[in-house]
Amino acid sequence: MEQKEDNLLSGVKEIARRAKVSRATVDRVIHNRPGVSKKTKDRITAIIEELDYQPNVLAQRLALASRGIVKLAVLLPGVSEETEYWKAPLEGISRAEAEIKQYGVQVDYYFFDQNDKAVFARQVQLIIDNGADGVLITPTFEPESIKLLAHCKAHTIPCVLMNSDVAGQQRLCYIGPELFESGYLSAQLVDYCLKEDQKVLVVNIAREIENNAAIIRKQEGFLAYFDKKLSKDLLVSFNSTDTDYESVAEKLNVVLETQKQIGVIYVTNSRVSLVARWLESVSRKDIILMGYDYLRSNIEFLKRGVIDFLICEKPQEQGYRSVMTLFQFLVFSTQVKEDYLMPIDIITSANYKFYRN
Amino acid sequence: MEQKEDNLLSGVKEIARRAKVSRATVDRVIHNRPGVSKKTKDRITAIIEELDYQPNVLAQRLALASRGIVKLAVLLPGVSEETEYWKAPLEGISRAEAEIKQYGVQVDYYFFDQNDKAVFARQVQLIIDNGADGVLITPTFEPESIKLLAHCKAHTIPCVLMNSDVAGQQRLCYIGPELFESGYLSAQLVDYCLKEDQKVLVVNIAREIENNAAIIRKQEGFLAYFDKKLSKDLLVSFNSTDTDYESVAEKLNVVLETQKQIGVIYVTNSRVSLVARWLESVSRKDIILMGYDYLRSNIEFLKRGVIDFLICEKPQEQGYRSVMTLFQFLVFSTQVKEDYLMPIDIITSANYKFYRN
DNA sequence: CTGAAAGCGCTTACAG
DNA sequence: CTGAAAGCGCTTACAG
Repeated sequence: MEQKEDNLLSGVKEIARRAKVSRATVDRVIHNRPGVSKKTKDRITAIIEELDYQPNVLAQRLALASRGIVKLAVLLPGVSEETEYWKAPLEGISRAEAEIKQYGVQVDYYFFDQNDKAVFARQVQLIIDNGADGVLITPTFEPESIKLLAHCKAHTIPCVLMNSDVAGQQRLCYIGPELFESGYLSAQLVDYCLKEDQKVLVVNIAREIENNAAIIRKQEGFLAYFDKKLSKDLLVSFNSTDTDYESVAEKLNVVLETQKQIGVIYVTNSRVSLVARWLESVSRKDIILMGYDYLRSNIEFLKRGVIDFLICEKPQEQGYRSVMTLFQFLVFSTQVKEDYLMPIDIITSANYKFYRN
Repeated sequence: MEQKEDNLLSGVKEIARRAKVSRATVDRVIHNRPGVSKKTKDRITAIIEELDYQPNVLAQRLALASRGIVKLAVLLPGVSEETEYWKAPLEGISRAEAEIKQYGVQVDYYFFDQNDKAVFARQVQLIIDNGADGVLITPTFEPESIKLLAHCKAHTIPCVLMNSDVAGQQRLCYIGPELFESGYLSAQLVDYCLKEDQKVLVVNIAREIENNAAIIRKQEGFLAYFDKKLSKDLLVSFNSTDTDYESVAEKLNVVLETQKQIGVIYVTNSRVSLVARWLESVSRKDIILMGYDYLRSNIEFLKRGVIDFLICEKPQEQGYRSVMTLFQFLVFSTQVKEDYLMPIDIITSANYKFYRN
């Protein structure tokens, strides 16, 4: 290793030396803070430009470490047997938390039950009461989410929406998938796999389907493709508001009995493993099965060839990125330009090994 | 924001206070450096454990900034009209460089021409002559690469292989795709798309096909799938060592004239746009086309529905991650556990908009 | 074997 | 409007 010398050429110190002012004054100009005469300011600005000064982020953060605690409130579904999906975003959030807690960021978790609107409402109130410098939410229930967004707006608290969006509301940004396109992509894959004279079965499995913005949006995208490129006549569908295996199996029995040409089944969420279990039990290896999310149970069926395609939108990264965005915004006043739309990944038995949430 | 106080509880300072020693001594223990009596060391170790001390990475790096320059040598194909692919890894490398140059890392670039072994050999010699603290290479030509690897081993210089691997050589790690699996996945996609009585055309377009480890490996994976799940009788293939459009078009004309049942064409590298151009010119919209890499020209054909699938392995991330791995290893002595195999991504006209290299 | 002191590059009260 | 000084948490010559 050679000795380095060139860093003497940049830095606040060098700027101060050239401008014949103190480092504090340079700092004021860099951060556009008041209290500097125009003349001095112009002189310093010129030097900054000339040197193409880039702040040392490390040093910035380190210096900031002495400041107060930043409180982030995170509202998302709790992880349970039935909702394993939410483990991934939580992991991403925890990873971000671990990275930034030494810079004085504290993350407060508020969990809710996707089947229980009351808990959601209560947690929203708790966030408002406890206070927070930044908020991250999964807006499962829209009216209550809007209440929180309004509160944030009134108190200029930045709020990141994750996983699904709420139309027409002011927020710092949305981080998650473009659900319509995700449904559209699924339909495209179906199209590639569909043989002549075959039909497609669309299955929705969720307790509150009409209130589930994600399912509705994905389905819209899916239908849009068929409308445009094929025909809606090829579609058969059913809903199951019961999410247990027996209920789903029973409905599948009926539908597959009457519809003999079903070649592909598309499940609009991560519950696809229920359908897989049924397909396996009745040994229908000829049917192609598609659904959502890199969950352990889904991957097992993928490996065995029962599930053919899983669509996945990097849930862990969603969590990580959401927290980091709030952090950057609050601590470094980093401009947030726009929403961050996740890639829509296609997983099969041949590439799941290399996938990273 | 609240005032923070809890950070007083951890940190080198606090450990030193409790152990009644200086911070320097604590530092010695933390980094397992010699020159501390067993008694003192044990006392300090116990306190470190008790406090579950986690070093502040920011402060570490900042303190290290005063040390010498770390020189990284990067050997990879130059970017040209014909090899646009290499822009992406280069971008990743530059991004990493920008992030870490303020910590005293200097990146020296050595470009070569994939069609010219002599240049490669010359650049290898140059790296050896100029010296480097860490090396990152794309081992396009194997014997010359092995020479460099041997030199690195002899001088204990860490070397990262990127994009393709060299078997049986000692190196810090390999960062890139599992090419066999990538070919296997392609075959699986083909299988989903193939209609009855259709055949598959495999096309290799490259100047030195027999020397191109990447193409060979992908093809092996592709064939393995057909061997296992379908039949090699379904395969037709040809090579073109000329990489201009006319040569490729001519061969395609001949093959497609004689083989009437071709339903899918699989191109083993990013040259797929040449085939796309031909397909478009002869208006063969019925044929499904698959190939590699998120290049501008490929994406154009993808949008228009001429190319159906592109396989992509995050080339930009490969570059970024390779440099960062060397950086972490050299500057923080971070253990490198194993190779990093990239995800194998599937891109279609429905999800390309959200893809990030 | 151990410690006092200076330094990494930036920020922030505080004093004037 | 401006500056001197202390501090963020860690590392490193240097002296003993």
